[in-house]
Amino acid sequence: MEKPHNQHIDKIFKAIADPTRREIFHALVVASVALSITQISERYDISRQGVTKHIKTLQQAGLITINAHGRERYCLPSTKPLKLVKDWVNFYDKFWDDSLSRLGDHLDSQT
Amino acid sequence: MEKPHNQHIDKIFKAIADPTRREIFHALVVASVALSITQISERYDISRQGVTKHIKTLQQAGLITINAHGRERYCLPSTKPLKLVKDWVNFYDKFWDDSLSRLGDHLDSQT
DNA sequence: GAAATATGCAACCATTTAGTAGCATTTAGA
DNA sequence: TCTAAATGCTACTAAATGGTTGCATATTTC
Repeated sequence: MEKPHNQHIDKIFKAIADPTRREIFHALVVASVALSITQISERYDISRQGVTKHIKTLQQAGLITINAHGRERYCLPSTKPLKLVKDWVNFYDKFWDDSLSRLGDHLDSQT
Repeated sequence: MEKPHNQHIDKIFKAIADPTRREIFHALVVASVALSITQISERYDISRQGVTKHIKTLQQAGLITINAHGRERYCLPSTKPLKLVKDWVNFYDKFWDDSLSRLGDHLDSQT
């Protein structure tokens, strides 16, 4: 029913929906130094422009910030937006499967 | 790099990436009884077939199971797959933003 | 200053996606 | 039994997505 849904969380969920983006984000987090776009693209089979697009999506979700340094642009990850994902998931802790399956108890046949 | 990535978690992340699907899942979880596909579609502006597609995506992610009862098919949510999302998010607890921002400390200029 | 490097931007392409409508099938009910 | 309801299946469409290439621009470096 048309909840005025959160713009930001949509972008976060979208950003982490792609496995390549999750990989890039992961690589940035565990890296010991900031990585430039070229350095990131060297790690994957996709082109530099492909990486740039993913970076942009991650940036829009707030999952990375860009640190320009001369002609290079270093990507710094931010785990802060993941708090919203965590909150979203944690909401469902109250509903464990055993209780949910009782929702169908008034039905007799199953498939 | 070609990590042999987890098929299941990809489907889960994809399923929860869409705001409408998150709404449907949410509605199913908080509902006091199991809902049929028609009952679900009545709650949204999209068509029954549109809902059916979303249901299928959620089902493939393991986030709902179908409980057939006569000509009706009741949808039961399952929060179990969310454990994988939770684990994914929790991994990043070790990396708080304050520490991550130091990754760029060797750079002098910023934007 | 010239060449090489890092990047952005724009156009393009194939596939997927979210949504639709039409029709067939199964089940419930009068 | 005839009809209405719940659903599946099969196109179909428009838009988004993930990817590409080519070219322009800015910055280093020699």
